[in-house]
Amino acid sequence: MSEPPHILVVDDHREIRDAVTRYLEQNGMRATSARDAVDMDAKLGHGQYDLIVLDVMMPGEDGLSVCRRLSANGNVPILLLTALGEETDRIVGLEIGADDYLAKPFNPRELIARIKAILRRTTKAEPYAGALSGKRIAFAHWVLDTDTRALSNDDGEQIDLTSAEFKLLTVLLERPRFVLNRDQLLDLTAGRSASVFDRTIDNQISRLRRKVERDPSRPRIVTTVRGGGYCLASDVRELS
Amino acid sequence: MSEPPHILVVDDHREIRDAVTRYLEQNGMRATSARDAVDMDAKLGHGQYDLIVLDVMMPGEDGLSVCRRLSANGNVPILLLTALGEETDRIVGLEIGADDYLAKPFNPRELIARIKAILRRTTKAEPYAGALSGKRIAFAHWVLDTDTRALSNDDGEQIDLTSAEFKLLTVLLERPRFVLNRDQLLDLTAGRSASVFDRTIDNQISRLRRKVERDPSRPRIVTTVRGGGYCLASDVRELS
DNA sequence: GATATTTGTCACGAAATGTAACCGCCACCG
DNA sequence: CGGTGGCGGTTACATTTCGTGACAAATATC
Repeated sequence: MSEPPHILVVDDHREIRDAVTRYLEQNGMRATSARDAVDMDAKLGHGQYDLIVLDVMMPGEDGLSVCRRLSANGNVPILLLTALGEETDRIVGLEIGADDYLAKPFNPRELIARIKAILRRTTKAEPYAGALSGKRIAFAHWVLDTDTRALSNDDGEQIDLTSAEFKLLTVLLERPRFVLNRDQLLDLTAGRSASVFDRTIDNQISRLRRKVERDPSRPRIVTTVRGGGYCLASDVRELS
Repeated sequence: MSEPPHILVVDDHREIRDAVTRYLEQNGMRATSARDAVDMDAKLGHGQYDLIVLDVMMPGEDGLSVCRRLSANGNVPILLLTALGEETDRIVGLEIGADDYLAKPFNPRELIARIKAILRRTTKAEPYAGALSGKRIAFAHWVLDTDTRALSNDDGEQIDLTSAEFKLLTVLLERPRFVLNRDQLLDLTAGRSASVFDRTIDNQISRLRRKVERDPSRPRIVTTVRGGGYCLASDVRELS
């Protein structure tokens, strides 16, 4: 849920492709469609997918063959759409490594349920604060508690950071004195890539400075590198 | 679940019976099989079972009939295996009192997942605690007794948790510092899959915080990860 | 200096989250 | 068998957070 899962729908029938992709998107997922195995391979080459919904009966290379091929090397889970609920399909399917089956015609809600079930099995929970998880980090005049996301300073002041601010600060603290450009920062904090006029990071930096800097108009801790990005200009120590 | 759950598999096909029982045993459960309704009744008379996996299509008394009969008096949960992916079978099955259904051909892993989900739902009287069963868990300023579901702190305060609160807390305690999204939490606590606008977990978190946090408006133990889910931000120790 | 480019921040709105309030369900009790 | 009370889901609304565009300020380029 941190990132909406990206599903690749492979089916030669246009109506089915469209219906499925639309339904997936209505349920908070990203969906891309491919009309056959060749198209699928092309799409797989470009992007990262969390799951493939694959029709068994297709012209050209059929679903079972594709499934065998993909499960041999890759690790993208596969949900097979079988036209018939036949035992033979199941046996074959099991051997070639599909993660689940759904017999057509199927209930859209059931499709969603099964996709979510597979994703739950295959996606693990991520540690929250990366390498700094559970530690207390000292920098400049601050101490950051990575558990509570609270900053405290020598005066006993305590300030809460929001999720985005904390993430950004953590990313910077893991790489002190390193210049990170906006693209890298956006990727590391939010996992997305920046469009040309994206002011997101600028804003986050601005908000972070407002909380962290003694004088936000004259930043000493998070400094700007013009044409380059931002940089944590301070020593960093792990406390415990 | 200190004892491995005992499953009764009822199916007239020998291969399926054997495959399923073997698979269940590989996953840490005890499994017994019966070939038909008569055999099943005999087995039920002898032992105690936590769940019945029941095929719909059988010679003699069929699965739906058996299901109706069992759910009328008994309280053993039932997982129906429907031979066809037909909507009618499923609807009827659930109305008759089955706890879940699975269309053949099915994925063995999914069978396990559904069985576990049902067991989670039905064994609520048990001190549900997964890996933490029977232990006392220390975190933040609390100690959780997984037998009595009571929280006590250093001041000698004692607070009772409801079963939903307890499950949620337990699930979080088993994965400290990991971000769990609402889908995962709902699956792990209730065995359900979240619909898009499901606010159940938010509410449970809110209620849990009211009992656990020093200042519920500034949560320090169960923290929110915006766009991600929730996270137990504290060290966790097993006491005994 | 004049101009172009880059950065800082404001303000607004959409989306995510917190929580009070409500209601149905179920176990318990007389 | 009808209360009764607690639990937990759902809904609705308040609040917070964060992305976006606009525009000012700062810096670079000539």
